[in-house]
Amino acid sequence: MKYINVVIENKSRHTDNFFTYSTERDDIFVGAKVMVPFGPKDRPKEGFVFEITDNPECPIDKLKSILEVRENESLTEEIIKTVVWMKQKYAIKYFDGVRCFIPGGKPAKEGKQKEPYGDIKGKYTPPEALTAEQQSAVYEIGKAVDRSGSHDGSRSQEIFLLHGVTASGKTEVYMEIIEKCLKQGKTAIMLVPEISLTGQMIERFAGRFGKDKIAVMHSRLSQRERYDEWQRIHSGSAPIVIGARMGVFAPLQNIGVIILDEEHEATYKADMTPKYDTVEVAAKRLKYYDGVLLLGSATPSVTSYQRCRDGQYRLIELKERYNKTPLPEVEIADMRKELRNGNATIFSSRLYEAIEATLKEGKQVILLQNRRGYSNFVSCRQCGKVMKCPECGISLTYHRQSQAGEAMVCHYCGRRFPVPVKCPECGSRYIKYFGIGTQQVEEEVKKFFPDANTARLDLDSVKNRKDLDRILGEFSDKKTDILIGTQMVAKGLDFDSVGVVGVIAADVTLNIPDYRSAERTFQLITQVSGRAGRGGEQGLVIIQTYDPDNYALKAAASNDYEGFFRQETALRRFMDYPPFGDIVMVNLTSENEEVAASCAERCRIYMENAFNMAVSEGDKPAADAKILSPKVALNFKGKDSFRYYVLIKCPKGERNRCVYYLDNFSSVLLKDKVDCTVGIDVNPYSFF
DNA sequence: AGCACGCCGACT
DNA sequence: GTCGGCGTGCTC
Repeated sequence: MKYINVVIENKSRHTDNFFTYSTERDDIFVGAKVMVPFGPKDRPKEGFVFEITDNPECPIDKLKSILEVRENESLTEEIIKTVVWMKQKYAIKYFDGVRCFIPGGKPAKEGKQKEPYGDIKGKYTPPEALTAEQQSAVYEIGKAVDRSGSHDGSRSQEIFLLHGVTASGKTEVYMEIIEKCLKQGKTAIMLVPEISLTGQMIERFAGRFGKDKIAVMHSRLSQRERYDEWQRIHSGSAPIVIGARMGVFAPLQNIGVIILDEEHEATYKADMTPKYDTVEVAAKRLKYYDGVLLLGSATPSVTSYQRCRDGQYRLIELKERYNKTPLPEVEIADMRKELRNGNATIFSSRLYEAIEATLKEGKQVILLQNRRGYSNFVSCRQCGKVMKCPECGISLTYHRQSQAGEAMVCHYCGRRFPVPVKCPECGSRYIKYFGIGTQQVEEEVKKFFPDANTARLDLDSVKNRKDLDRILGEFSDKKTDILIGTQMVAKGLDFDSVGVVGVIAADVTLNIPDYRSAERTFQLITQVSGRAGRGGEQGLVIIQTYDPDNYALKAAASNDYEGFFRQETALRRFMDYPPFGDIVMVNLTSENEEVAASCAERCRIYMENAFNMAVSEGDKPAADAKILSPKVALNFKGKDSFRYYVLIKCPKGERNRCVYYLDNFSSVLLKDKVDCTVGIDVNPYSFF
């Protein structure tokens, strides 16, 4: 007789624990999917085996026997270990973790399976000749792949950051590494930041490895496709998985490498529960197989680059462009000067001239106007001074409809400030809130360049995939002269006839109330610059700003990642922002506003005590955690419910402890039958 | 979360 | 008498 600890499919925290069953069967293993009788009516429920023991903790007479084992939907020991880790890392329920790894769809009843991307032909394309840089990258990473799978746990984990300028041929390196894995009988996961990018990656990989070796995983597959792909991976017939972030949960075994392309992209962090970080999950999974984690980017995240400095990651650089096209020339246009010279339009004279000349040459123009109406900040048009929170270091957000008239509010700590009438820096009275949108830019463009064909590319004009393809297609076919858009224009396809790229107001992204705003601006400008001047000719990029001395803009203009990194880390270190500390956001949601508010206050007190207690018990945290007072989440979209949040500025290395305390707090509310749910998000992307 | 048990009030 | 309200407590 064996006793097994099973996690049962459930939605509530009340039933989120092990239930012990007995069985005589010997085909039981950790990860097995089982059907078990549950509850007073012994309804069959699905569950997964987490542990097998000889002596159960629960009295034997209470134990029931399992009904059946479902081999073809079973998980592995590695996956179970990862789920247990996820539960404590993200304070989620066991089954929330399990749900990430199971097919989710329904099995096909009959008929042959439909392949997503069935139209892709698997015509073999041999590997391209590698440059010396690519070869040495493949050699270094390849050595780690050779050593992987030894499973002796004697080595520390191999994580590489491949820092390669745009068009340096990172994908070729990825394919070489994957080929090496396949030859050694290992499997591989290739992740891209957006679903729309999986298509071109599959096309390339299908040409190299054959499409029957490749499976796809992303959230836009149908139920049926999802199930079929899951089975192809699970059965071992597809050793390569290409996908968006959920691909990290592919039911592969013996994983040799997990690759995250464009690792700096925010989309790798899940915004819905479970709020996992793809890099963390990948690293955890690979530990079991002793596999290699490969992060690639032209503009690595500050966090990843710092980890290279700390010796946690190994840095590999690709400095030359594959096609040897020179990087574009980047100029910064000082909009304060324009104003002083009497130019109050949205175009600096330099950008106006450049657009005019480019159109005359029959070339195209891309204008970037970063997200509109997201938040308005207050700045001085004379000297460029932006009003920031002295405590949190982020830009203050202008609120017009606040109770006390207009005010500037810090979206981190909630402090309010009156809007100054005079600039505290230069005394100018020309200080006001900032904000223009893409429509306004398009109107201005039409006014100044009435003969040019313009198109807008933003969330308003693009409602579906078709719109996007049409707008990009028309631009590619040169039916459009000027393309105006949000960050969407920074990605997408490569155009070969773009003479100039203009950033209308870099200040907008620079002053999003978020500690990463400078990092994102640097990345965005570097990316959008890559759109200018392909096909051998050098392009021109003009960045308009009221803050021309800003370090992120200057570094982006001179393509100086190191310089940006140095200054950014100095600021982050000073403010204890990531990677030198973590911001933990606790969300308290309830149908009753008072309940949510009181729970938030209760949470603040609980956490203060928990950290203080640790100190008095000699378990001293690295530094003090700062627990900010609770705030209402404005514009909360949940219908009939209210959300309050508590921010905790958590010192480096204290994150897991903090999440642990919060999980305990959540249990306390559960025990007290308080109708309020606790959600935890570490370093969230939005603070609303 | 579900589901059953259980202990009160309004109905045939 | 008994049908049904939902407070309370358990699920291996």
